[in-house]
Amino acid sequence: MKEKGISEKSERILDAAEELFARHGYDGVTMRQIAAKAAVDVALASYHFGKKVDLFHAVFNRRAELLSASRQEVLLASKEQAGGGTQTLEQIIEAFLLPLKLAQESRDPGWRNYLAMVAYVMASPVWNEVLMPNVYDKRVTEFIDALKAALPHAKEEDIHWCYHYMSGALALTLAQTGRIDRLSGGKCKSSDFDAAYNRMIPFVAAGFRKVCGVDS
Amino acid sequence: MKEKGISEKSERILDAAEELFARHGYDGVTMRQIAAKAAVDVALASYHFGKKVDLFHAVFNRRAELLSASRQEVLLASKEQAGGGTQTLEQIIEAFLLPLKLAQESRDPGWRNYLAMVAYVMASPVWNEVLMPNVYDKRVTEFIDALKAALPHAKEEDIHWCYHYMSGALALTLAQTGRIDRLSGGKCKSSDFDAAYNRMIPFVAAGFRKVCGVDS
DNA sequence: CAATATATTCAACATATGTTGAATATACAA
DNA sequence: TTGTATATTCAACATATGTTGAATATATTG
Repeated sequence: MKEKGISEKSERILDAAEELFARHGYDGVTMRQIAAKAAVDVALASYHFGKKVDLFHAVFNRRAELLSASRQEVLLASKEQAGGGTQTLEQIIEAFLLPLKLAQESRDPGWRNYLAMVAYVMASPVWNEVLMPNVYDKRVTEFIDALKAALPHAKEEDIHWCYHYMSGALALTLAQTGRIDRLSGGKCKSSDFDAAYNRMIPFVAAGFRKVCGVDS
Repeated sequence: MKEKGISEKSERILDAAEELFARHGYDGVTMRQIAAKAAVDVALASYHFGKKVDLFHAVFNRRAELLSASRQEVLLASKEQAGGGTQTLEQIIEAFLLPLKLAQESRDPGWRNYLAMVAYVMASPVWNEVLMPNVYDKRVTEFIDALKAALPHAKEEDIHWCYHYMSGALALTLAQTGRIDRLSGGKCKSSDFDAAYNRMIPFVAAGFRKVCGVDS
């Protein structure tokens, strides 16, 4: 179904769906729960977004372009800052992660929900291949190309596996499961994004260097 | 409801549920789908395992003790091998991961499904706190204690965050989403566990050293 | 064998679900 | 204001879902 024009209620529906999908996944949420959270009739969601699966896509895509644009921007700025020379691994990784951190720290809590939903999609064998290729995989390809430039002697498989590890660490961070709070006895908090990202960059960079060679 | 005695069909139900839960999550699977895959009447699943949520627990717990025992065994053997001295980071991490690798490489494909289901639970804000504490968190605590011994000057938060990254990398590996196959253009395969684990150990060890200090 | 417990199927229930068409309200253009 | 498109609600539908009780088969035991 074609998407109708926006309105205040249609955005409330997206927000509510975003929050619920992020926590319970696609099948764990009903149209009525979404409507209830948005304080809106059930039929309105169908009117605006069509089928449930289309609503899921709409929620996922709403912020995708915005985020992707921000990432490309930061990645380019990072390249320019390096002048003609190659960037360090840390610079590349930071450029990849920074927009996510900024989004998560945004005043709009919708961004946190959205990124938790992205984490759900990343970890799902079903949704992964449906939703990731459209917009996010392009940015990942650029990121991997930058890594190849910084690690010229690395084997491609090594780079891909290391990206896979980073992707997993990132997904679990975005998911905000609260497990680290429990395991650490409260010393660490899932919501402490500064802590998460400040350590993730050196952690991942060191891993890349070890596995892919120390060429940078 | 109390769990009834085992039978061939009751195990077929667990196997079918395992496979479906791993791929579609708890809410993405119906009792009828499970029964159909097990070639069994719907009512039989309820007869053996009670409510749907109890079946989910039964599937999760069936292999949990077995796996946990194997992990403790390997961890102890690794400690003994080190004599009185402290183990290297690589040894500790390998001991933590080896049983998972062996399970995934098992001839029984149920183990792969089970571990994908564990990955689903790990990444879920809802199931995570319900199912992980019972058996897995204890082993994680032991693992973290071994890390503390190997990194005596490390801050506890650093260790917990690094474990969190490793946990994410592991979860995405267990999930077998097929994303790395796509991104690498077929150069890497989600099903190639040797490749995944052989690189994960040095990757994670290097990350730990970088973030937690080089004391080992 | 008979008797009894266990396992399995059959049929049905109450409820929940996604979706739709008609009815009503609201915004907007003439 | 009137007329028209858009937005929103109401009511209902067909279907899917988890669960249960009765009926039947299979195994176990005396």
